Amino acid sequence: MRLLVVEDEVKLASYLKRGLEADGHAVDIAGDGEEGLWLARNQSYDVIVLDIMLPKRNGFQVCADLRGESNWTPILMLTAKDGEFDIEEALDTGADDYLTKPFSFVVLSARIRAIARRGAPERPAVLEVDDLRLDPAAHTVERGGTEIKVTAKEFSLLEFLMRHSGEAVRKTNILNAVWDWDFEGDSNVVEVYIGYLRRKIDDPFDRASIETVRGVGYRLRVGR
Amino acid sequence: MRLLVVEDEVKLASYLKRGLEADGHAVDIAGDGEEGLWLARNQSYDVIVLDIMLPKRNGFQVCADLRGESNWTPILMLTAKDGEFDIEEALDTGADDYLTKPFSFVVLSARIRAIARRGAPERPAVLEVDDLRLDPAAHTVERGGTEIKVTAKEFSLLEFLMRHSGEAVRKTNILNAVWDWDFEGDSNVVEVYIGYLRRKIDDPFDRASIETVRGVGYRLRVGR
DNA sequence: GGTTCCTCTCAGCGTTCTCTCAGCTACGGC
DNA sequence: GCCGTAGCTGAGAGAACGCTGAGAGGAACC
Repeated sequence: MRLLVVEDEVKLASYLKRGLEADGHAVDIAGDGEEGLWLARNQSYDVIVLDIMLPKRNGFQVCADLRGESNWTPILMLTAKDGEFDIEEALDTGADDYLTKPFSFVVLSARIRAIARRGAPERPAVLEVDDLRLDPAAHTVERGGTEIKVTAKEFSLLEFLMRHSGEAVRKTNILNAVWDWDFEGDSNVVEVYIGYLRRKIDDPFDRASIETVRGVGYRLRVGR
Repeated sequence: MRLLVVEDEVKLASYLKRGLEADGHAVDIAGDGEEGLWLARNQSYDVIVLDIMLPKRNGFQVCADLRGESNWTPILMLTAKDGEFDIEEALDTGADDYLTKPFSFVVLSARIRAIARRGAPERPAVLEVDDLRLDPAAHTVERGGTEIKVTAKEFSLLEFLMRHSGEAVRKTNILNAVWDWDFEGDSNVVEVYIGYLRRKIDDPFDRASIETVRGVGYRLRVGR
């Protein structure tokens, strides 16, 4: 998909660009509201990710302008945690969804997919690896038909592994994708959560399971 | 690809230039941050390899400057092991990936290929020599369909041999490519690891195997 | 306000890997 | 056939790596 990210914080902009491109999207970045508005008017995007706090012209104004010009490109707004702005206001000015900073990449990616799908009402593809099924819409995981209860973090982690099944993924990549973008811890937390997931999804048969790739990270092995 | 390497340590810079050119890339070297910034602004590169500790302008500043100017050329940062600097900081300022010194050439080369591929998310090509298969993405090795478990070092060594299959490669070249660039041991490690690999991948049939070229090094012979 | 659940940190432990060393083997020149 | 050197290998030390249990702090829910 073609995405426009309007974000003035260079660190975050670059993080988003990197991740979204790795997901296979074409990403343009605008550093302020006017540049964002100009690009949105002159290019065609599938989704616009729009920060609220922006130089020159804030997110609400950009959003309102576009909707006033009958530009209905889906817009995902980014709001700060200690929301000086009302979240409802984002939706009222015509945004399709919002996300509170800080957020993790897996969550952002899911939201973008979700609002891009609006109007085309199929549910998001269920991820299947072997007899493991993860339904992003229902937020459920099952193995061989029986549901497995997982927490939010475990769910994101498993979703990431399933989207990269068969590949060895580095722990730092997992950290960058699943944890908040400004997460400041060491990667031991990944090991801990891999441990939790294993206890929940591993089974004694030769099915898909999480393998350790020493010195690299982990791989969701496809069983047979 | 066109690569820019910003590195003030002359030994390392020349090592990188030599190796990357042997890989078929065009390499420019900058000795300090300002020169690096100037080249990055005035030339077009596929990837920038950027040391953090630099005279005049450090890697973080160079990276932040470029991102601030909407220059999104993929950047691979080099950080020192005893990280005075936070590694996450490298990614936060807009770097696409980082590598901790000392590193081996095979790893650097793989990372450069990986970040240059962003946006085109296909997996890197599987290497095949005879019935030996090495999958860089999955980090797996198999011979005739059955998986062979190898350690990280063995994997790097085999990858190097397979990328040069049929050629006689010198032990010192192997040492330079697979071991850390400032490795200070004798080349007996290479012999030891060749031994480990042979025990794992050799088979009794007339298939690809590692031959000793006396006085030179080794050759991965292509069987029939 | 209390309880439960979730997330994350930390430290200790066991495993696995890497590398060195020393003695052995075998190749190739004479 | 002998000898010197290059290469091979088994043993073992030390380090790196990954896993886990315990528990603190917070958020969510009643």
